[in-house]
Amino acid sequence: MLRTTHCGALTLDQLGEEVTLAGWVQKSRDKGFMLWIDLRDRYGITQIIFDEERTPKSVMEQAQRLGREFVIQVTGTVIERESKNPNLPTGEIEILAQSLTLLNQAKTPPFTIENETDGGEELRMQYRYLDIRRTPVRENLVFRSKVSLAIRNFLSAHDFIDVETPYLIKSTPEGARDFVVPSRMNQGQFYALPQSPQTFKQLLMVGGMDKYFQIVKCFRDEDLRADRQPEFTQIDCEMTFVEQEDILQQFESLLQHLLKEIKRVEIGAFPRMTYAEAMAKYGNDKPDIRFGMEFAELNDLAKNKGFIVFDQQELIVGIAVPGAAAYTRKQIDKLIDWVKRPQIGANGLVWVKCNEDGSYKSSVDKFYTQEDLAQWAKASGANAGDLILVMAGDTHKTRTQLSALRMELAEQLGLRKPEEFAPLWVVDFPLLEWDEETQRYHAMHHPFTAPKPEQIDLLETNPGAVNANAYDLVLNGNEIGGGSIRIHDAATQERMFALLGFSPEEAKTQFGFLMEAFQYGAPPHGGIALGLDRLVALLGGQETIRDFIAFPKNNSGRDLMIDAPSPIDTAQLDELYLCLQPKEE
RNA sequence: GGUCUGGUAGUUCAGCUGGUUAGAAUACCUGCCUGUCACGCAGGGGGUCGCGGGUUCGAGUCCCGUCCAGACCGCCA
Repeated sequence: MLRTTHCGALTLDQLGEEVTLAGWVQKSRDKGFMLWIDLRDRYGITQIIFDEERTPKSVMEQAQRLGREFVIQVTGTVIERESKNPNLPTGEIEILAQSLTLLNQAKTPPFTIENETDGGEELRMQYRYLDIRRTPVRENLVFRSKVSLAIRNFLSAHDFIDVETPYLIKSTPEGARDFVVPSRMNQGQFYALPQSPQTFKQLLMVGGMDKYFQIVKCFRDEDLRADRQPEFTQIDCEMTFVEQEDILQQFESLLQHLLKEIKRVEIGAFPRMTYAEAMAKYGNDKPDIRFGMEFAELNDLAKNKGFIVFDQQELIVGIAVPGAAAYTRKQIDKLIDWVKRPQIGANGLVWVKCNEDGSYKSSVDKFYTQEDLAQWAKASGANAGDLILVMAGDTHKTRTQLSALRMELAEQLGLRKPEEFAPLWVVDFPLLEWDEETQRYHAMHHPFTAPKPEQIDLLETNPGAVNANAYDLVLNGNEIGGGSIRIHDAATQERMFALLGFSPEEAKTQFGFLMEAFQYGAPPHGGIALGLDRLVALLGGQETIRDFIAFPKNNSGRDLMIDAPSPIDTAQLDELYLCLQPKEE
């Protein structure tokens, strides 16, 4: 061993002991007669002291030449500090150095290895191994390990079996774009990396595994966001002989367990909301319910009062912003500009100030009486001092726009408190979604999702009206999981594929193995997949998943550290029967 | 595919309406300093202003193109 203990361990209890520590030079403070080094390892920081009277001269001189991030081994005696540092767990002691070994030198790092680094994101990703030396990043990874272990322990204790499924599988046209891997041994053919182990876990249920889980990488070749990576980790689960209620119960208790174990927060039964209700009340299928500002539909109260802009609209909907009646004209104009940006795309915003004296001042005073506005206030739950903001237009679009505004305001008003946790289930998702572009239905969840049994006959007559036994687990405005009861008979699965525009041949080519399996006594089953990266980030009080991934990719899907993706040489291309051609315009 | 924002010292940034030798902080180097812990003090080195073109007597600054980065929309069953 190169050390007898680590840098976070020593206190006054070890006074007088001779110890050997190894670590990185965080910082040195040279006062000439005396020199201190903050020695850092994963466990903490311990101050080493070199002193012209008590340290051998050669050791002192050697210490004076040490730079930041040099790797050293120090042997010395634990002594009590003359001036203590209460901010450090080891702040009462220091090590009086007797000998020093330089284990490795270091170039000056491109950014400071401190809690508040001066490094920008790009640089930190390029030198991720240096970023990981920083306490906040290291703690995030330790935190992730802790959450992951708690999940494994919980699921194992509930009889779930961890089964690995293959990464080299088959590309399918449904859903996200696949990452594709050429096969050398099978000329002109390709594997795809799994977007999820969906079909495999269903086959495990056919295979009688009963309860399966896997903490597994999934891959999707789509554009990225702050909370989206091309490869990400799912807690993938499936259960046999269950109904929707069983799965909700099981995974509600998992999240309750995690919140209790990790965050010491006890949360009772999670609220449940249908998809339709979530859309009507929050304009969003993953509502953040830590704060109010619920939607109030004002069609009956706002139409036919002479304000022509509203009369033609499909939906008029408002929210009450707490305490915002004091907003200046300038602040309100800024909000109006915000919703008019192309990203939101609203035409405008009507506002009503609910004054403290019970009167109302609005941008539409010409058209509405004080009584009208009082009705709006009542409908939206606005109190004196609140500001009502109203948008109108096409139902779906307007709800989406107002939802974006609601989230932005909550952010501005500090209502999205990171240490407050508000989970809920969103249930009864529509089975299908109409896609304007391709002029056909596609599965809202995935094509293996079971329709509500009582609606199954609507599949051919009114497919858009069919709901699914599908559910999302939502935490603080983020979808952290989703699942469904699956189809387990070949006939229904065939009907589903037909509805999605697969010819029987295509269905057979793509998913023949599944249809085949369903003919050999497939049991009723269902499951869920939780996004581990997002869950860990949220439990850690953040929304950026990159800080909880050891080696993340940037916005364009690049790993800046190893510089991937990268070209491959022609020999390698030849071996794979690949030929690159410039794209024709 | 689209919208927006940014790219200036190792790093994080400032640089106004185009005008002398492009600045600050920090990091780095040298010296000093009898208890530092964001140590302090004095001095020093450090720049293809992303790249290409244009306008102009003159461009870090204005225009066009391009590359890179970030946020968002589309997309993400």
